[in-house]
Amino acid sequence: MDNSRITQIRSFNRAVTRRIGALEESYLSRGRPLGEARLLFEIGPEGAALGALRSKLGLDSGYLSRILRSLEAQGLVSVDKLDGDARSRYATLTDKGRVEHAAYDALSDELANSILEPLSETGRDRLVAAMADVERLLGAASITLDEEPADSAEARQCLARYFDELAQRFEEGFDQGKGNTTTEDEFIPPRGTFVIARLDGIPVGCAALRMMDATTAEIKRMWVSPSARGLGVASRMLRRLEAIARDFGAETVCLDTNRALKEAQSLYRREGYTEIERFNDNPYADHWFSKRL
Amino acid sequence: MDNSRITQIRSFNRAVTRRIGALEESYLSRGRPLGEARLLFEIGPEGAALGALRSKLGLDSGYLSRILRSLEAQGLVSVDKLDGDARSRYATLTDKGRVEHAAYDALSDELANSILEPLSETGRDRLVAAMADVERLLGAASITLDEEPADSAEARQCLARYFDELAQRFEEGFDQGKGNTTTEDEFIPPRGTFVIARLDGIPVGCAALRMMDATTAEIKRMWVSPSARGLGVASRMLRRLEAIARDFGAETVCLDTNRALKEAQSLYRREGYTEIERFNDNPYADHWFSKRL
DNA sequence: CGTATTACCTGACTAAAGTCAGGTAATGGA
DNA sequence: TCCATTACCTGACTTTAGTCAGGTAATACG
Repeated sequence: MDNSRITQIRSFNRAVTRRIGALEESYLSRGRPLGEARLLFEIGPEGAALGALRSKLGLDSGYLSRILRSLEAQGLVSVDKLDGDARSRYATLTDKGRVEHAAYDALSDELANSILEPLSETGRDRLVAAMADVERLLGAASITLDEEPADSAEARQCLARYFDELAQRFEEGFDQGKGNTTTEDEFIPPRGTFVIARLDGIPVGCAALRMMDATTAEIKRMWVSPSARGLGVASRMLRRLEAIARDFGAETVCLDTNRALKEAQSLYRREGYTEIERFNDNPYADHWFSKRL
Repeated sequence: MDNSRITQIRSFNRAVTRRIGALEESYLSRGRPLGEARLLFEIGPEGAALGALRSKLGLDSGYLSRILRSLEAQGLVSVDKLDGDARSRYATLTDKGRVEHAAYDALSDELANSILEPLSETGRDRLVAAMADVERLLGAASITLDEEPADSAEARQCLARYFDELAQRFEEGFDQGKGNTTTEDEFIPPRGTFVIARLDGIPVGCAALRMMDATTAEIKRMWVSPSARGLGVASRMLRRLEAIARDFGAETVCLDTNRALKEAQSLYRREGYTEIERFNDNPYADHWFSKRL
């Protein structure tokens, strides 16, 4: 463990908890229990499916039902059948509910403003920038990596977005039939593996590994969603795959890349890969790298 | 209001609330209500006076009493008379209580560590630095300024620390009798005023204003505690005093300062003061400034 | 010295938050 | 077609959190 950093994080938690408490208190000022206020807020002007509300707020189905009945009784919300599945229901704000929602919204704005207000112009800039950093990095910290079959629905989804991006970025375009010298079933243990990176459960990146021979692994399909770039996801996936390759008995990892993917090349160099001679006939590859494990 | 900044603050709040929620859940994992856990934690290895606990956690006296009885029943805490005032009582952890406390402490550490762990070394550095910034600036945002009598206990305390600092920093030392051309009763409305800056209720700075004649105000006793420097407290106090001076009918504000107080001089210049000729015979003054309101 | 105040305790209460075991209607799949 | 599953609802319940009105002993103050 890393003591001074942990101390800083804990002290940050305490400082921020107080602010959050202030927000909750201001929410209570409208004379409604926090649970109802939160639900009203979460339904929002667009409305929301009950299932979505339940999972987002982590509510028991019976409990949600009861709070909704109370909001309905107050004339703030109406719950109707959703066309499609007649079991599902959809909550919408009434006009009165929209007014209440706007009031809660204003309270949040006010609190945020009360934080900015006493600060100087430069203080405000620094605070907002630091908050953005914290948020970004907390997000990065909650990205998880999971090994899973390369033919799962989400894996396919990642791969589709990966190939889309190749088609956009390669000067020469990208034809999947021509470029794919490898089939997805090579990414299944023990011949290889497939890793998906997720942020709050939704996929934001993937990477694949296959054993070329007993002591050589190849990394392919390395992709990070634009929304998650700059958070170190790629290097985490790379290291994870290297560790797995080691377990598979690999002594060397190699990979190829297109000249258009500059940031990938600098990532590989940063992670200790060195450029080598062409080792395959991938028509889209311009650079070949390898690293001894 | 400042829209994009407010949006950033609100989004930060949401992101951080989730983390805090995770901490509270981990606290619940020890099978004890959050209220008891918090109290146990707050008592700490050193123990704590009941009054201090009540004010720190914002608990009703009856409620506190009940939670303490429950912790006593679990054998975690003992409450004894404090020597001195036989009405006050003091809570201490038993050996078993200390073990529990350490367990909660470990949970907090674990959560902090789980945030750091997935990040790269530079990511960790950036996160911790950004958290420190946010914490600092949130602190700055909660500094309040109050006008109050210059002879209150806390005002005297500020002034004592101010004079101490002068004695330390002036090359020629500082003798209060010689330096004080002004008495504290000149800082009472409508002849003048006295402002105290507080962070969480404790004084961290002061500044005084007195009217020299009907249209000229003088600023004196400008001091910021070392712990609160760099947060813009001085310029906030300065602006507040200028606004009050305006209300008093002042058209010009002037002040003097010693050559050793470099940061004060640059503050005055930054705030629009220009250096003028000597206007008093303060033996410790080396520079004189004024500003038209 | 008597009285007001303080520091804490007790008992009686309420509201909010959440859990659990069924129950109903719609839907999907064999 | 039948049966398991899903999406939601209802009623009965518990725990947690918190408030309020007294009450007691110690202390401060005029």
